[in-house]
Amino acid sequence: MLRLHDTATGTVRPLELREPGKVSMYVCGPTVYDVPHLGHGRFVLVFDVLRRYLEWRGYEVRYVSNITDVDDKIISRAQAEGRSEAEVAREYETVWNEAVDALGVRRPDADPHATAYVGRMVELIGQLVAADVAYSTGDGVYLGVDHVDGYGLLARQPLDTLRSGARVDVDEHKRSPLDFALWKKAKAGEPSWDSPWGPGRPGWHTECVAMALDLLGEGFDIHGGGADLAFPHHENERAQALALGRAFARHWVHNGWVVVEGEKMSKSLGNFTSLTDLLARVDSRAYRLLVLRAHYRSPLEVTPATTADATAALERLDNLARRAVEVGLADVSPDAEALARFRAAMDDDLDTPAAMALVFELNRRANVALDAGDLEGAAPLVAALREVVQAVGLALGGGDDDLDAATEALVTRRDRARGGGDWATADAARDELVAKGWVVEDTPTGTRVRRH
RNA sequence: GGCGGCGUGGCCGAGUGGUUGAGGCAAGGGCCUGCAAAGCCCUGUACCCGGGUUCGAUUCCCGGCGCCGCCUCCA
Repeated sequence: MLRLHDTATGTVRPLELREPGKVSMYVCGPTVYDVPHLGHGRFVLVFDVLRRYLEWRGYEVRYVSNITDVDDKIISRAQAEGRSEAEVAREYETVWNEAVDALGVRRPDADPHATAYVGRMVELIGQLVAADVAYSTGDGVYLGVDHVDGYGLLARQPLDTLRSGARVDVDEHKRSPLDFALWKKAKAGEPSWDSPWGPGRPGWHTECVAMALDLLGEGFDIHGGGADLAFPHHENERAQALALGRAFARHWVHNGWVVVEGEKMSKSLGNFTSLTDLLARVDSRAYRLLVLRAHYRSPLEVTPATTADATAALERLDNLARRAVEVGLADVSPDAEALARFRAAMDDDLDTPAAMALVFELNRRANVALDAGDLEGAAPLVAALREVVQAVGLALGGGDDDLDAATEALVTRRDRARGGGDWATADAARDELVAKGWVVEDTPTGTRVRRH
């Protein structure tokens, strides 16, 4: 039985599915107004891992993640840069997809765009107005949270203790500071759509409701996102569905921050690294491994030191994978006990740190077996290791790097010299290879070089 | 002000009412190697502070201190 933390109850509880064997997940995607940073990278990895693990576990998963392509920040960027909102959104959506692809994150089964859902949102807002839980003002349509029983569940705090204006100025148009915009009436020069309340655009909290109910249906299984989305964003989604009498997410899953020197990575603090920059200098698999080594709800330090650490750890795994190929390790069924331990760890609220500890234990044991020439002993361990890392989306190296002619020549020179016991020439060739950035290893079949 | 979380070896990061603190990185010693690399073995007197509960607390409770996050559109 898979157990997951549920923000709505604040506990780890069994995942109770709407339909046996099938999991429907909705994960809040990006607002495409700027480049993604490491925090975005973490959340896509966390939910990619959850998705892959569920599939490994035999569930049929439907994964939906939206693209918010109309929003205040997109508008202000477009105005500042003198181009259209659509152009800005398109540009950053492309950047987003490239970065996520580079991370080895699978694309969602559906990636609905806000602009394509305006009609459905207008319809939904109309129902809320008709139900008398929403009201129209001079600048928009708002949902009155007083009309929603149990509002504040995901805030995990009594409503009357929420401090209005703690972070954002209170809007004087609203009846209650907690009310939120369903529809924003257009100001001059802003993109807009027609509605019964005049031209405007939808508020952020409505798109996910319309999309999730449309693509996954009522009472879908998992709704996920970064921890800061729990309140108010997810709460406000929930409120809309509730007000319409429609069942919403059964399970709320939120991941922890990427932090830098203990502080949340964010644009406002200016302490962020873009995903693209990270991937230019760090193996994307190392970032995945770094994310996997911490529990998904814990804060995670991402610094040059921790990414280098993960890179070195990953190299250990790649080395074994390469070694297994070299010795022609048989493709056998994976060690059953190892798989059982993996499953037990992951079933316990996605305990990827324990799973990674297991991976490194298998790595060591397989190396020990190979050192002893015990191929039969190593094979099931390597098979289990491969299956486990694959289940969390980590591909291991194992192939050879392509060598250019000059490198080939140095390798040949070293092998000849070693064959003749000419250590000085052999060492000189090695020094040259190392200087060119190769790791040089002697094997029974001769010199092998590889990149770090 | 309210609510929530955290404080573990040089670093990252798990975990537990009790003889031996996951795992990784880094560091030191060793084996292997022509020398290396890779791999393996060994090496770490940790749990913010003060009370309390307990035979026994890093782990539970209370109180501090420090840090972090959320409190209306931030992953």
